[in-house]
Amino acid sequence: MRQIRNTRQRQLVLEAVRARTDHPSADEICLDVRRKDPRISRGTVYRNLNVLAESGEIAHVEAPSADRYDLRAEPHYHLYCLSCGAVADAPLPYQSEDDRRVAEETGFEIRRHQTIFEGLCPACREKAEQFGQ
Amino acid sequence: MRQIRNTRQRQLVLEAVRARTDHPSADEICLDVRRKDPRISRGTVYRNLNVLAESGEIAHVEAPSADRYDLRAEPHYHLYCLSCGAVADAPLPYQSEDDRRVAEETGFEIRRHQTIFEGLCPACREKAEQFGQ
DNA sequence: ACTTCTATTGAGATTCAATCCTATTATGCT
DNA sequence: AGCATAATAGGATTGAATCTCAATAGAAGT
Repeated sequence: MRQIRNTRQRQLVLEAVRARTDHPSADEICLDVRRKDPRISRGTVYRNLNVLAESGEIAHVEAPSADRYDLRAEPHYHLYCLSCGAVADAPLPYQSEDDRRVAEETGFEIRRHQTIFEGLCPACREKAEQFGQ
Repeated sequence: MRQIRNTRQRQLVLEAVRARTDHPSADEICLDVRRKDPRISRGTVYRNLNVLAESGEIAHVEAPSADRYDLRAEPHYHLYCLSCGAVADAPLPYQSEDDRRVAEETGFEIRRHQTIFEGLCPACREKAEQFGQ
């Protein structure tokens, strides 16, 4: 089986994800990493985010426009603001029994499910109300 | 307020979505529509899928690699096969009380949530087992 | 039918996230 | 130190989705 090496670049990417709690996109992580070493290529950041998500050290969150990465590795749900694009954690427990039930009824082998609540964050809701909805 | 016109192209797109139960992507709908009228442009198909989803006549389903469209307009959950990319309806009721609870606890104004179960469909699960997992 | 208004279209250009390509580098093991 | 190969840099490429804008055609009124 394929060995995984511990490269300086991979460490920098992992540190960059762990330094943020706001669910950054790959490009945002790329900017952060390049502040420490401007020579790191975009492809390397994308590749390492995938490797780290695959190995369970971080979480990959699918979101509209651009996927996000999350220092919280255990499965949980997210909120997405349709206006400003912000992503936040949702205060609901992961329903793993749904995975079992769906697997049983459909014959799929379920790895997990992703849930994203779409709406307006408090700040954007306020702005929208000022302009008469 | 802006009026919505009933164009031939929009009708063709709506009919194309209603003619399928397998959650086609925008490009697949584009191919279907062009079988009836080859002069319809890709932009028109994408625009009309958005218009129809906005007005609640069809549903827009966010999925990895390409979004899908669904003749079932009421909110429900989906399955996604990580191997072949197929999308299917999930046999679970939509939990609208989750929207209320999350709104209350976060201050977000929630429009809806999307849930997608990721795994292997029965056909792909079988193929994977043949090659020793 | 004719006119007017403007939503919509067609065709191509553009955007942008994400992946791929390949010669070169550097990690982990012995 | 030497080897095998995983990983990188840099740039090219893909592909979904949106945008641009002159031209077209719904819809409502006359």
